[in-house]
Amino acid sequence: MPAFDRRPLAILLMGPTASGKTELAVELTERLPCDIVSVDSAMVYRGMDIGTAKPDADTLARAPHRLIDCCDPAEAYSAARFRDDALREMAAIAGSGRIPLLVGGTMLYFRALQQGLSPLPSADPETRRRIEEEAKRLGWDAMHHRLAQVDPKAAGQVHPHDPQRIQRALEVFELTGRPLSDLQRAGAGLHCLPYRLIKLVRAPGERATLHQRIEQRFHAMLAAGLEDEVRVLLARGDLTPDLPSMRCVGYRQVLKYLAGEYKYPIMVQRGIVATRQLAKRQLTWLRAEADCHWLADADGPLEQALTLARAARDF
RNA sequence: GCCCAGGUAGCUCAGUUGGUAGAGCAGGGGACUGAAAAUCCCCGUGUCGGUGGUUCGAUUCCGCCCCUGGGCA
Repeated sequence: MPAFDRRPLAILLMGPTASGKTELAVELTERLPCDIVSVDSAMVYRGMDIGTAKPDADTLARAPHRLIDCCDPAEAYSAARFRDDALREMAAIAGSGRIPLLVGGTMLYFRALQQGLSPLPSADPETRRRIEEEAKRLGWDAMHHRLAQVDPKAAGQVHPHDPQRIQRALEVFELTGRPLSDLQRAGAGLHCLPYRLIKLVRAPGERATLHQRIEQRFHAMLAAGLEDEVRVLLARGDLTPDLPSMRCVGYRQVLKYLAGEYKYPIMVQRGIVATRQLAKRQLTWLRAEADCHWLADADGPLEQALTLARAARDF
């Protein structure tokens, strides 16, 4: 740790879905000179409000969130786009003498922001379609086998049953003629974030509490009109179930219900289950995340967060 | 009351020609570089409804009892 660090402060507030991050962040903006940047791969999509638990208009008026509603649901957002967008927004906030407050649950985005991404080609729909078609004919095992020919290291790291990563590795090879594993190694450790970070985690101490909150919130979303929100999206005619936006938790299940694939109570159950599983994966990331301050729910998360943030600011 | 069919993991069920049992889902743990709310990997001891009997041995066969469906009265 350097004797002093002139980099501006930024606060990261992370946590699983339904843990009360947004509420806490909004309260923080009222007590500290900070502005919110959302770190959420679903809230980026316009027209997806209820199911992503996006803050409502009143809340947004009180505490503006950057990086929500910045992508059309027909497009695919990405970790790389997030990193660029977030760095831009953070610079604007810090430039005006305020503290960037990064809030969300998309842990890959937090990692990409902190550690950077290797210089890789972005997704190429044409290449992906070609790989997809071949996989359909030959099977993913054969595709994994092919990957082992061109990039044994990547093949060793990607499970033969993981189509998404096999596809990506083959895509990078086709686009660049170089193995993904080489490009990743070359880009390792090159990035240094120009901010001092204080990392806060908001998560209920008991898993059962989180499960309870998730269940209640899903019911509340349905009562608030999630079904109609999905109908409106569907009515556009260009949104297909394979899009990243339509694969989001809740949307996917309601889509299946509207397609007649699920009866109503099944859809509700599957939606709740999918949310629980999401929260579990988020917690796996969080446990592995270094240098975090876990805010205990007993003694006032807001006060703890303020104390930690002020100490860091005056450091 | 009688006749069927069931009672096996948190749930839905398979199975054991008698040697104490296994799938899917749920749940838990983990991985994670342009789809990440995605995509994957690993983890299964439970009075086999209760109680008697037959047997070296019963969750399995037999009797009785209890419970849940369905049918007949």
